[in-house]
Amino acid sequence: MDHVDEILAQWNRERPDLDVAPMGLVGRFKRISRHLAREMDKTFAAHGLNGASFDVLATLRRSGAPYRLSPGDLLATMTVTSGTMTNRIDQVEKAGLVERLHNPGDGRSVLMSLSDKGFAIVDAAVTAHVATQARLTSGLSAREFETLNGLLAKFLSSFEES
Amino acid sequence: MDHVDEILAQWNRERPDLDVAPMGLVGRFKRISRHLAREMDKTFAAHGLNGASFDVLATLRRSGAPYRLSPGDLLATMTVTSGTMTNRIDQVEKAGLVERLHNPGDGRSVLMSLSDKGFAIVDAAVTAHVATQARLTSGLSAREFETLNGLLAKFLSSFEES
DNA sequence: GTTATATATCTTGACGTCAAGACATTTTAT
DNA sequence: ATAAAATGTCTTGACGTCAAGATATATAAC
Repeated sequence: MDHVDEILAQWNRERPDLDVAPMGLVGRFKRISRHLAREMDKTFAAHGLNGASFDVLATLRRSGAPYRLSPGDLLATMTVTSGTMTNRIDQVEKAGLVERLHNPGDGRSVLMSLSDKGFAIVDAAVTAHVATQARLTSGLSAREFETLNGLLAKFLSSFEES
Repeated sequence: MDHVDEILAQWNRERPDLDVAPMGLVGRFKRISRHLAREMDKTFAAHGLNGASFDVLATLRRSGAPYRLSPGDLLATMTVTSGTMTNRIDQVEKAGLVERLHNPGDGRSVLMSLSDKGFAIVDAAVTAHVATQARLTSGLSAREFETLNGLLAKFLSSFEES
């Protein structure tokens, strides 16, 4: 009988006509996501970053040398709008972690380039980040982890299969 | 090989020292939550609400007659700060969906009371909301749904067990 | 009773996001 | 060649949230 179950019990009493099983699942999703985000933000903050700036730096880092991508490339991997992307880039550029370079192949476009400082910071941050995520998921057994991961993959595919 | 798998493959190539399995699970969580929130927001918008105002009205509604709770009561069921709560209440009060009443038992406190208009709107909204949630989770079989729900309950308890 | 502490709510200023649209450049169609 | 449509990025204004602290009332300690 967790917090979500109490909410469902209330709805059952007040609106017995509703099937609230999906609400329980969705509600747990929301609460877990919130816990995860809060904890991970602490790790980012310890490296002078937030979730948004980490996303940008990490995407550049994992793209491999020469660690350059356009805002459009970054957009394709994140579920945000172009205006949000501009703002995110402004932040990490202001901190000297990336540089905006002229794109010789397309005058409309720009290339974000990870600076040495940005590389060092994101490499340290991602190491700590992975450790945090391992801690946050340590409440599940190896078997539970695998089952959950498989179900999430299927659930996600119901939204993203093109 | 979904979007998250591609990210993990990149990290494996660039940082083979990291165990990114937890990152995959957390990443799927984040993406699914985002999809769910976006879709549910559309239902709320169809009733003139957003996720925040629906939360307030729904909490009052499911608390049962006389549909009155203090901001502190509402806070206890939502993972937000007191300032956020004040803002949420301001919004639904401005729309005439709730009323702030003097709390006779405690001069520091206030009672939120659901208006007739607020009752009608939240009752219609929650009916539609449950239908939306049923649709969003219809990609899972009954068995998968149950398994996932159980794992989420366990995962959530690792954060919220007091 | 008076003082100190705790509680309940609200205020302020900053931040990240979004939707809508502006602007320049590139591609396509004629 | 020229016009029309598409593309890539940025700008603007609004919104919801947060952290930190202000204010008023209630409770506890002495």
